Amino acid sequence: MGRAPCCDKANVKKGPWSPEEDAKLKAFIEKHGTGGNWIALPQKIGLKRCGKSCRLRWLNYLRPNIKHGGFSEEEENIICSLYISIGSRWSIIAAQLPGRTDNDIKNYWNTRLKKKLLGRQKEQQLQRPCNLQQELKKASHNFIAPTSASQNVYWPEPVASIAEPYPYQDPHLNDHASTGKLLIRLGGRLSDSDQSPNMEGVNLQSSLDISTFQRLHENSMSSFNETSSPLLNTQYSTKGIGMPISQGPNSFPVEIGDMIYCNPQRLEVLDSCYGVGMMNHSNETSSAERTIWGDIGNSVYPLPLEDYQPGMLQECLINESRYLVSQ
DNA sequence: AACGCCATCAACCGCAGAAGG
DNA sequence: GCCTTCTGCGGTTGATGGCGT
Repeated sequence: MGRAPCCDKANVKKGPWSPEEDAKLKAFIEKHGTGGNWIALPQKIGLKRCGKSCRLRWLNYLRPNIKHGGFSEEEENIICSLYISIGSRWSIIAAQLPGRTDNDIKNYWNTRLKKKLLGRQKEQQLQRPCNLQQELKKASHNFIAPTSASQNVYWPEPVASIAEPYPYQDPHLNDHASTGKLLIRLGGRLSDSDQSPNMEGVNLQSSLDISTFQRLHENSMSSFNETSSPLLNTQYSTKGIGMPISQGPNSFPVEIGDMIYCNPQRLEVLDSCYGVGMMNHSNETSSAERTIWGDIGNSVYPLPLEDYQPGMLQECLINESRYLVSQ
């Protein structure tokens, strides 16, 4: 037996809202509030709408101070940066952009930003033989596939242990300015004007400055703490691949390296963001000479990708974060 | 002018988690 | 601790308008 429907589907109106419906809903909520019960709301007002539909209409359209259309470059950067760091959690991203709704951001991402990034990735693929994702796939191809009984063989012991404090915890990652720096390096290079060919040439004067990220980070932390640290825990810590997270109010919520490594979708975005700078090698470079990042790779990724053993690459990604923060 | 294609965005749907009994 | 109800979230769909042929 399935779940009972939230309303009588036969007697509710669907589709676009009329101005009259909008006016009724708006007037009622402004006068009485939602009463803490969206399901009962349409009946009170006399609207033939599902409660969920009323809620959505209010949150996405009728609510005061809603901004529509025209995302600024800074907003784009924030969206991209947060998408890279926390994935498609639109409500959290929306919390960082006053006046924007999760629905708006989601649509904007799906219809524009994603294409913009993928377009760039294609461009970059014309300039280099393979992308980061392919490199990592290749590297991970050498890994021994885990069985359910030997999961902890696949992942290095310290990382697999969720109960343990995160072994790669680095004080550098725990202050706002450093987090800001890191995010700028990860996500602040998304504007079209920034086409730095490699990491050494990265232009840090992106449109997103440290204070923006400090604010962002503080807001993120407050929203994580207020509403959804369990969400973070379940999302990243309990999926069985060893995703310890920093829990304190001054720490970054998720270890960048872990996320990048474990989520191909984010990897793809990150790869687009980093562009050719991420893969500073050419067709002529032998695999033995190859490191992930050229100059940076020499210190962060000392080995050719093929030579990385299980867990080593993940640690390198953490080192990468440290490297970026230290710059 | 008519048609088809595509991009955009509002709205819907189903699920997971929280809250309350 | 279990069950039910409600809320919030993220993925998806469908209506609409713009543009090219």
